[in-house]
Amino acid sequence: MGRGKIEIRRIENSTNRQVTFSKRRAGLVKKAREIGVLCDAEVGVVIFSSGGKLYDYCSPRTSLSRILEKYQTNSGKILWDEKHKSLSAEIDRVKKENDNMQIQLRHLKGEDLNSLQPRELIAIEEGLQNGQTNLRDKQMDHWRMHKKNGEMLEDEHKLLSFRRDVELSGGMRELEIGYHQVQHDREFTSQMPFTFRVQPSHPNLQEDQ
Amino acid sequence: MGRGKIEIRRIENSTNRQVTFSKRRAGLVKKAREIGVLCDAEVGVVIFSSGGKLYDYCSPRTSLSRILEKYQTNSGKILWDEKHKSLSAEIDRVKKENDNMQIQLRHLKGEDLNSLQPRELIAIEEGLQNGQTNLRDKQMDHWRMHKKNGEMLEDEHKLLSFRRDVELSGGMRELEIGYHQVQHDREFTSQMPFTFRVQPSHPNLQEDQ
DNA sequence: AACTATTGATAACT
DNA sequence: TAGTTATCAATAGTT
Repeated sequence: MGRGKIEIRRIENSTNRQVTFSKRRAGLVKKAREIGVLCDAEVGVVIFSSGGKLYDYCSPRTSLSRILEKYQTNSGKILWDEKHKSLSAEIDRVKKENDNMQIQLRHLKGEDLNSLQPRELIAIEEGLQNGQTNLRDKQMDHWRMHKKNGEMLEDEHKLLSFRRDVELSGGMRELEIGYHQVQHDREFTSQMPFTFRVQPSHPNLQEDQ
Repeated sequence: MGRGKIEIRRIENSTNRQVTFSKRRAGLVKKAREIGVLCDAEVGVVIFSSGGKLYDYCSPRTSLSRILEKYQTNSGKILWDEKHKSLSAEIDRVKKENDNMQIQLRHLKGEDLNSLQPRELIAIEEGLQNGQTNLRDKQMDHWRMHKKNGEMLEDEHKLLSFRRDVELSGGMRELEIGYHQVQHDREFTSQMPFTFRVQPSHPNLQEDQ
């Protein structure tokens, strides 16, 4: 891949060799980074130039020594003491916990759902629904407290800014049923912190019919 | 470099991720071999797949452990003796990550919200909303597949049981805007897996007025 | 696992 | 030593 094809054999010209080394080293590290990100892999690379200079790379969120330890466990060589073993076991345990939570979070964000069955999707949806219910309760608490402490009716500015905050969320749909009715009732809306909106969460639905 | 450009970010589809991993792992090792030969360098590569499987490469006429020894002397880092320290640090790091995710999960479940400000609640709500949107898209996918494979109109039983499953979730509200209009259109509803319901997620709201 | 259109890496050149 | 470009190589999507 260049102006001409080259054989894979030692480059005799030392300048060319040095230049090629720099370029290919960068390329190798880039590839290592990419496979790490794309495929959720841990990668460690150690390179010594012919001059003996060291270059290395390892995936973020780990370290070369960690990778090497793992390498040793996996390759069967155990050159460390019991304490290290137990620490390693602890790390594995916590990381596993970590992965599980990672998956849960991803699911709640609506990612990585391809492998799930409808029933599992439903369970996740229930979780989301539940969370929203709790959250909205809490938001109502906030509002009540705000109302109590801030004398909202006497301080229109506070009310408006609080309401604006909430509107930015794109949420708070529980009252959307009342949308049409409320549109013509300014007095009523002014006493509620949230506007009543109908927001299509699936705007492309027409295409599906 | 393929049929289309891709962003360098985790591949969500796990089959694709696995295939890409295999291809790119081969590519990475090839590159490592080439730079070793062309530039007379020593290269060591260690890769862990997301499933934890180990792959490695190192230049001929040496070994990973020799490279690692050289790495130690050259980098000044003493991997084996410093291991204890790094393991402890690793544990701390992972546990911290763990705690963060724990908190995130709690928040998404609507727990531990007392200390949060309205603005933070809003951010969480956005997350939930987003997750639901993605989730529903996925559920629609499932339904479409189900429809395609199962000839729903010819198998009313399947349709009904599937629809009942989904109703149990308390979700699938994206079409509620169409509620009134759909109520009088049996033909249309019968082609959709989800009933169109308006469900007050805050049934006690009356008390608050 | 094989194919191929396309993007990506880089050898030679500046 | 860094930047450019023509060319080859890797690979994403497809079969």
